[in-house]
Amino acid sequence: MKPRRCSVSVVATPTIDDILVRLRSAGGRLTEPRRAVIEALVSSADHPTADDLASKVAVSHPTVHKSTVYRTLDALADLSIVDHVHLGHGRAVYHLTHDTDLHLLCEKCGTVAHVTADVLHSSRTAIAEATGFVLEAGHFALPGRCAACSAAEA
Amino acid sequence: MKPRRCSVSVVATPTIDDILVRLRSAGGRLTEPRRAVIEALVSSADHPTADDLASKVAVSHPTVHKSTVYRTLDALADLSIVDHVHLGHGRAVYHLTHDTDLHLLCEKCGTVAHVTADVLHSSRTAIAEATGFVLEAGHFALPGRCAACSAAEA
DNA sequence: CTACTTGCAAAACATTTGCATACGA
DNA sequence: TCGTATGCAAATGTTTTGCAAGTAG
Repeated sequence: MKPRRCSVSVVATPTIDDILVRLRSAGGRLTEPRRAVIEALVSSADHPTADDLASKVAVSHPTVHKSTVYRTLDALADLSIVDHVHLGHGRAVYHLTHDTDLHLLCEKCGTVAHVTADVLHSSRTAIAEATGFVLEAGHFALPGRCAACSAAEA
Repeated sequence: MKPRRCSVSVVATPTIDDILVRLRSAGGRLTEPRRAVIEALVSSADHPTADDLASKVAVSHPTVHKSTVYRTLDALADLSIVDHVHLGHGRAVYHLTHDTDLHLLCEKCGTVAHVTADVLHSSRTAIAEATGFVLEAGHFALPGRCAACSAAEA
């Protein structure tokens, strides 16, 4: 089951240089591999897996190793520049933190749809009242059936 | 709001034999390894990983292989007797399907709290209206901060 | 110069699978 | 007997890590 793109919200995307500056001011170094990873991430319409990013980077920078992609993503995650979302079964996709969408993963066809985070607002409140737990659903995909698969089953 | 510990809902737990009967009526065989896995699952207060179950089973049945645990869990999942929940980073925990709780995973301390699934009701409706997507959040843990960690941060 | 980064290979980790054997119904 | 189940080892797929060598600042 391969995650496919459904809809993408285009929000003000930080430029590659914006991100590099933030990296730099946190004591990191600006390297070509990192630039390439960030470029791949920023230019992705959909939400790529680490492997997707590695492939994308490999086009222009064939020597960049997959572990470097992981380490770069880690570094960016430490700076809260990127987040990752688990789609289950070990796969995670990465996206820029400014993306406030929730991810809806169809367990049947693998499509990933998006909704704005506020659809969970009332549930967040209910959960907080019941348990004090503060929901941060952005890091995970919410599973279910997309409209098409749901209709196909009924 | 006073933080309180979430209770695990104690619902009528199917007996090991109940489950074995369901397995058999589906054409499966009743074997010692399977009985041991089911026993380990039923007797778990918390939600064990496959590895936890394998260890538990190993106490009384040292020859039972981990792959048998996985295959048994698979067989039980096919019959909708068990479900698994991804806690991120590759680990999944298993529980009996009758457990309708949602799992709330604290990303800070790793605690798993529970709430009944209906706290998501209004969000399910909102998501369904917006996208047609039918949310089935039982298979995933919802991440966030537990009451204690949330309070510690504020 | 020095600390941060990289490529590479290998390890770690959770889960799955091929296959010959064992066993329940 | 016949078709499931099992143990084992080996494969899978993703992510992490130990190191020596490279490089940004």
